[in-house]
Parts: sequence; structure tokens; C-alpha cells
Amino acid sequence: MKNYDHKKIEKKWQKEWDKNATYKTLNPGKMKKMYILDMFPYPSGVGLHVGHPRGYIGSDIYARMKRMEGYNVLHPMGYDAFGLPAEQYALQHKIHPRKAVEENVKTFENQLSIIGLSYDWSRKVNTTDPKYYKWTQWIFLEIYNSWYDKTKNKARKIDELVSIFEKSGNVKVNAVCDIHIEIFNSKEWKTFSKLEKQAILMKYRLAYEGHSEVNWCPEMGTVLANDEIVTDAKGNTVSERGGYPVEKKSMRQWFMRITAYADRLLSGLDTLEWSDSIKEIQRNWIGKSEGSLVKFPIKDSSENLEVFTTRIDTIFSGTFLVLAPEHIFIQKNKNIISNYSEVEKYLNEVRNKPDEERMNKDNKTGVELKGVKVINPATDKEMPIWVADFVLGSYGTGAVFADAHDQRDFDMAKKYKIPLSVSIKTDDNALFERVKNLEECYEGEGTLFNSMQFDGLTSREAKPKITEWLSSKNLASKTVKYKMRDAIFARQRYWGEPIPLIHDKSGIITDLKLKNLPLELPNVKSYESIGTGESPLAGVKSWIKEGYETNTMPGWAGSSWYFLRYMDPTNGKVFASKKNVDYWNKVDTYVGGSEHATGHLLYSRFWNNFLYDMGYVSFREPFKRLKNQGMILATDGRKMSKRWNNVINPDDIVNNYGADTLRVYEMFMGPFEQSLPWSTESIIGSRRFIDKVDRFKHKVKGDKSSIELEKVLHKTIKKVTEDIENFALNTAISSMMIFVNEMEKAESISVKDFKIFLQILAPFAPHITEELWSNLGEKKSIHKSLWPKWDKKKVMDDTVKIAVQVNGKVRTEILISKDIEESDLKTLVLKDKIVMEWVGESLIKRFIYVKGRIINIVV
RNA sequence: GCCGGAGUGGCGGAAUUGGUAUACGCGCGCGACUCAAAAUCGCGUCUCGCAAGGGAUGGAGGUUCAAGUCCUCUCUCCGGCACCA
Repeated sequence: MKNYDHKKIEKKWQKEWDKNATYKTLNPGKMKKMYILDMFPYPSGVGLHVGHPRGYIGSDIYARMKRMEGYNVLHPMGYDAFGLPAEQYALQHKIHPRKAVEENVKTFENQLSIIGLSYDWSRKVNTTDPKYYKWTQWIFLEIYNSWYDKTKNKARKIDELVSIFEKSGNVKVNAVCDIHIEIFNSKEWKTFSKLEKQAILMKYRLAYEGHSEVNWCPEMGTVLANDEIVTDAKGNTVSERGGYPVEKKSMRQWFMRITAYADRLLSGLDTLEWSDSIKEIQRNWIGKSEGSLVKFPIKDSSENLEVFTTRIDTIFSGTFLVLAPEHIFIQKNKNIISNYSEVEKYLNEVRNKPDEERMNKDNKTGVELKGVKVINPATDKEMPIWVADFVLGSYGTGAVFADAHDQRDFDMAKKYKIPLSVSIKTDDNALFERVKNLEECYEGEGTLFNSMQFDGLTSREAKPKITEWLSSKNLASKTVKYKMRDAIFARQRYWGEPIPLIHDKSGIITDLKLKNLPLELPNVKSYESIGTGESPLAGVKSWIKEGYETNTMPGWAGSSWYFLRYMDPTNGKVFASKKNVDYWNKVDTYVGGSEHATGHLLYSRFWNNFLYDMGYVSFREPFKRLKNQGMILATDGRKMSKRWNNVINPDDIVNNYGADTLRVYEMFMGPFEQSLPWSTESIIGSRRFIDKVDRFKHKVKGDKSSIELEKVLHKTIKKVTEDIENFALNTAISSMMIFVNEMEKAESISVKDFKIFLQILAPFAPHITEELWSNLGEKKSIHKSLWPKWDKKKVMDDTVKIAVQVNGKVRTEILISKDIEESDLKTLVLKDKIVMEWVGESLIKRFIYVKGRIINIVV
């Protein structure tokens, strides 16, 4: 490590940049803007490994180039610090979580500061700062005080819904919540009590109170997150710490009605420059399926059981109906079901079954509901009703009709010997049904169904026709279902944003007003949840006295809008001023890990779409382009982890090789989006590259480089500029390495050209380039200089060397003028000895010339 | 099971999107410099073959004048979802 002294140089310039506020973002003005954002980190106690800064370095290089190209660049950094890990760290170290966050932020900033990242630190945000979470709480209240109007396809204020109720009742309201809507008119509405009105509105609010099952550990007296529970050797779910049994418990929660935005979250994806894989993950998560809602009339009753299906074409073979254990039909018809005690016993069994067993696909269980039947609307056949836990209460209508084509139905039928049938169409166009025995059905499955025809259409093609036919009898309708569920927006924990709502003794909920925000987290003696499973806030007397909500917000609350706060981080009046929001607009390039595909990246899109509906932001989608950096794995190919003892610390690399080397190496390793193992051996190549550049300072003289070198330089400018734009940073570096190799061969290099080279290298290696730049007499920072442009003439070659193939095999190379006519070229090529040796006496069948690329002679 | 992505030298990878496969870097070998080493520089480095040539981008087919790139089948690895009707 002789050559240049990276420690001295890097420290010197980092101080200088700090002093001169080199990377300060300007306020909205005439300059064109560019918003380049990193996903802000969760500052954990363990510190960074070498993989963490990879994304930051990539976005930093991009931001540095954009700044030199004359953009006003917003490139900030901050901290997402509420949530479980900080709370647990605090518990372990017996300090206040706020203190823990402070410590961890300090560690984090020390590690980041030595890498030479060009953030404007004056815009730093921290989600746990009351000045910040004041606005997280405000957004929550905006969402709480809104409902989704399906006809207008946007969110509206809840007051507008109330006035609709007051004028005309809920008849015309088309809201997301389309099940269990009470019918009332405006007169009735006025007679409802406050509490009744609240209950109705709760069904419309975009943030609403409800109940859900949580992992409850009686021994610890606390609710556990999914990653805090494990399965023990006996297959029981237990707490990760202590191994105590964990059971399901229904708890009061807050929810976000993200499902209202399902369609927009889906269609919005088409407008985004994101990787196909992330878009696909989100599409799958939203899980849109188009199908039909079919009514199965209950025998000897005027009521129906509704079933959702995407395969209405199989209805002719539907021979039994299966309900989810949660289905209200069962409770409602207790008295009619003749074997209710048996059914009840089954329902209890299911409730206590661990998830894992319930998810066991090979062991379907169920019970028939005796004494009730439904009628198949397509065949008018009677069908028995079963209850089975493989049917999910939370999807579709919680009921399915079963037939031979579905593996699950088939397994069920086989186990309980329920007759199955198939329907085929006969020549005289009548539907013909035949009950087959199970074995026969199994054998015939596939072939029979594939050959089934409806009016000359295949089974699947006939779906719309069948729905149409049944809907003419008012027995079916087209419908769309989503797999995505509403998001739980509550944690029974201390370390999160308080939910700014007040419950009075009669159960009326009121929201805090902006002037009373932030509702600050009170100090508590213990951060463990109190024995009831409620959050520690439920044990704070002053808190309870005021009637404040005891749940806190989940970790994703603060991170769902932070990109807006950077635009105007200190504003005390609004979350960000309109002027700032309009100027900075959406994030142009967002860089972060792909692990947030179904979490943060979906929630942020949801909130931003909501804020758009309410007119607070002028753009629907928050992140235009997304780049996901790949992980850096340990040298052994595993994830870096304390557990494997394979962690490589960036501090050591910066210390031994310098920050510039770390930056160049991490980008040179391979494609930005790809996961790669760290190589302790290979990093030296990046250091050698920088050393070579440094040594050239003695070779720089005069004002003229050779024409050849100039050409390579301009090609390199073009390549590097385009590659940075596309985050192809590995090939940008390799092209600069090629240029350096060319410089070595050259006698000398002009001051002018060397400076240009330093400029294009500057985003990658900001310290050494600044040093050499200033050594050449420049007074202003290289990072404030104007990005070089390539000369089109110098990038083009007058003569090109192209390959000559005979029958697709390369036989020789030929030097030609780039503008040569094909006929002239042909004469030239056919004079070539080597070519003619291969062509020989044969007749030339074709002569193919791809301009500037290749010649292929087919004989 | 379903949905994505990927398989190229000893290693990380490149290939202007169908046009000279293996750029760039690491490693390794030989040489120069040196008393010696380190550092640095030069040459070499897919494979078989003395050569002329032949073969090779996980495997098998296909389309094309031309395939790492497109199509079909198949194997392996990684990621996501998972009883979603």
C-alpha cells in the first residue's frame, strides 16, 4: 500500500466538502431538479457490513453525475427507527429506546461518513422525532377521516359521506365495503345514536377499528410478531425466546383499507420503471382474479349460498358445496343442521389446530352438514353441504363448490367417499350428466374435461357464456376478487407512533386536531407489554385517564411518506409545502433492497395514492424508477452474519485500501442488481486501478494527446455517461480501466484530456480525483465542474475492422472504410486470398453485409 | 404446486440486444528490474491439436446466412407466493 496516502487525502477532502457545503441542495427555483433517494436504513446496534453501503454508493455515483450535469439534486439520508429491534435492543441494554436509537444512529453515521457519500445532511429525518411523527399522525387522521368512493374511484372526506347519509341514506353509496351494509334511509340515519353512526362509518373509513387474531403468549403475557415465534420439535408454535406456548387470540386492532386501492396499485405498476420481478411480486401479492359469483339456492328455503369461482365452466360437475369453518351460515342454521353437535366438535378442533397442521395439504378434514342441501343452479341437482378447514373464510365468500377437476376437492371427495360427477355434451346439444365412481373419475380427469365443448367453445372459452346464462336467471354475476388483505395498523408495543385517537367511556372515538399534534409517547417504567397483551401504554395512568388509544403504529407508518418530508424537512405548518412538493415531485430514482417488494414499496404507493386523491401531492406514484441493489454475500457464499462469523467490515476496507477503492470495487464486482460474494483477493485490482491513475500525474503534460488516445477518451466518456444513467456501473469502470491501459501505452497525455478523465472518474472515486484536480491548479471542486461531453466525430471510426465469415465461420478480418458501398466491398473481399481459399471453386449463393458489423459469404 | 430470475474460463463477470464469445479485473505461469523480496512493468493464460484445423456459453432438439441471445422440451440453482376456489 505505498503509492498514495488515501487516509490523508480522504480525510482532507471530506472536511473540505463539509466546510464548503459542497453537496447542499438548493431550494426550489429555475434549476431542473433530480430526486435520487436511498431507502433509509433501520439503525441497528450491530453496525454495518460491507454489503450495506452498496446501494448508497450506486445512488451516490448517479447523484454526483447528475449534479455535474447541472441538476439541482435532492439526495438525502435519514433514519427509520421505530419498531421492534430498537425496543428489544433497549430491553437488553436496559436503556430507553430513544437512547438506543441515538447510539445506533451515531455508530451508523460514523461508518457512513468515511465512505464519501454526497448527502445533504441538513435534510436528515428521523421517524422517531416528534416533529416528524406529528405528520405521520396527521396523515393517519386524514386516512381515518376518509372513505373510498367506488363510483368516483377516489378517496373522499368522511364528512361528505355523512352528508350523503343525511340526504339520501346509504342506498346510492357505492363503497368498498360491499358486504354487510345495513339498508337505511336518510330519515332513519338521523334517528341513529352517535354510537350507531360511528359503527356504520367505521365500515367505510380507510383506517378502521376491528379485530384480528394475534400470536398470544400467556406465559409472557405478550403479543408476539410472526418473527418472534418458532415451531418446536413437536410441531407446536412457541415463543422464540423461552420456548413458551403461543396461541391465537382475538384482539382489537386498527386496520388500513389498502384493499380499496387494489386495482389502482395494480394498474399503477404499468407506469413505473421498476424491474419486472418486483412488479410481478406485487401483482401476485395483490392477486387479482376475475370470476363469477354464483348463487346456490338452499333447498326448501328462499335463501342462497354464494360461491366465488374462476372456473364457472366446471359448474356442471359440481356435486357438493364446502364452507369455511368461519362461515356465518353454520351459526345461523344451528337448528336445521341435524348433526350440529358433531359439527360443533369439528369447529372446535379446527380452532385449536396449529397453523402448520391446518395447512397440511395431504390431510383434508371435514364434516357434512346433515339436514340441509343446496341446488346446483346449472343442473338443478341437489348437493350436500360440507364444512372443511381447507376453505378459507377470508377469501372469496368462504364457500366453494367442489368438482372432480380440482385436486383439493378431489382429495376431499376421495377421503369421504362423496360422489363426483362429470358433465359432457352430447351430439344433440343437450347437457348430459353421468355420475361416475371415484376411480373412474380419477382416471378420466383431464381428458374428459379438456374435450368438453360448449357451443363449439372450449371449456375455458365458454366461461362468459355460462355466466351470462346464469345471470339471466339472476343466479350469477361477474366479479373480481383480490388476495391482498387490509393491513393491520396497530402494534401492542411501546416503541411506535401513538395513534392520535381518544376513546371516551361510552365508546365514542374522537380524533385529535392538528393543533394538538404531536401526541407524544409518554415515558414508561417498563417496555414489556403488560400482562393483558395490550401495549405498555395501557399501564400508564395519565394516558388512560385521557382515553388515548393504547395501540401504537406499526413500523411501516413512518416509512410510508418520508420521501415527502425530505422535500421540506423542517416545516412546522404542513408535512411539506406545496411549493416544495410541486418542485421536487416524485422520486426520480429510488435505490434499495428488493426485500421491501410487498411491504414498504406497496404501503408507500398506497399512502401516496391517497394523498394524491386528497390533493396534497400532484403525482399518483411516488417512485418513478426503482433500482434494487444485489446483496453482497460473504466469501463463503452465505449471507454475512455474526452467526457465521463471516462479516466484513467496511471500516477495515476503508482503512486498508481507502474509500475510493471500496467504492470502485463494490461497483466493479458485477451487475448492480445482482447478489455477489465478496472477494478479499479481487479488491486489489480496484486499488491498482486508482494507483495507476495517481501515477499518471507525472505523465501529464502539454495540450495535445495523440489522436488515438483522444478517440478512446471520447468513447469512454460516452460509455461511462450512458452506463451511469443505466446503473451499469461495473462496465463503466471496466471502460475506464481500458482507457487507463491506453494511457499507459501512450507517450503522454494532455492536461486537458487528463482532467476530463478525472471528471468522469470523480463520481466513483471522489477523493483522489479531487486531489489530482486541485494539484492541476483547479480552485473549484471537481464535483462542481461541468460533466464532459463526448465529441460525436471522435467517437466514430473512419475505418473499421470487421470479420469475414464463410458459411458462418469467421475466416479472416478486413479493414474497411465505414462508408464503403456494398458492391465495392464485395469486389474487395473477393480479392482477399484467405477468403478465396475458403470459397474455392464454389458458387457464391449469398453475400451478406451488415453495415460496420460483419460479412458472411454463403457458398 | 404456482409465478418470476439466472446458468458463459480456475474465480467475479463482458458481449453495441441476432452479427468476430470469453472485454475488464482477480488468480496462475514465464520474463524484466532487484543481492533478494515486495511493488511495478512486459508476455502468456477456454479446450483438443506439432500444425492446418476442430470443439465449447447447464443438457437435447429447432428457426436462421448467422444463436450465449429467439422457439420447444429438459436439468440445476436463486427469489416470491402458497389449500386464494
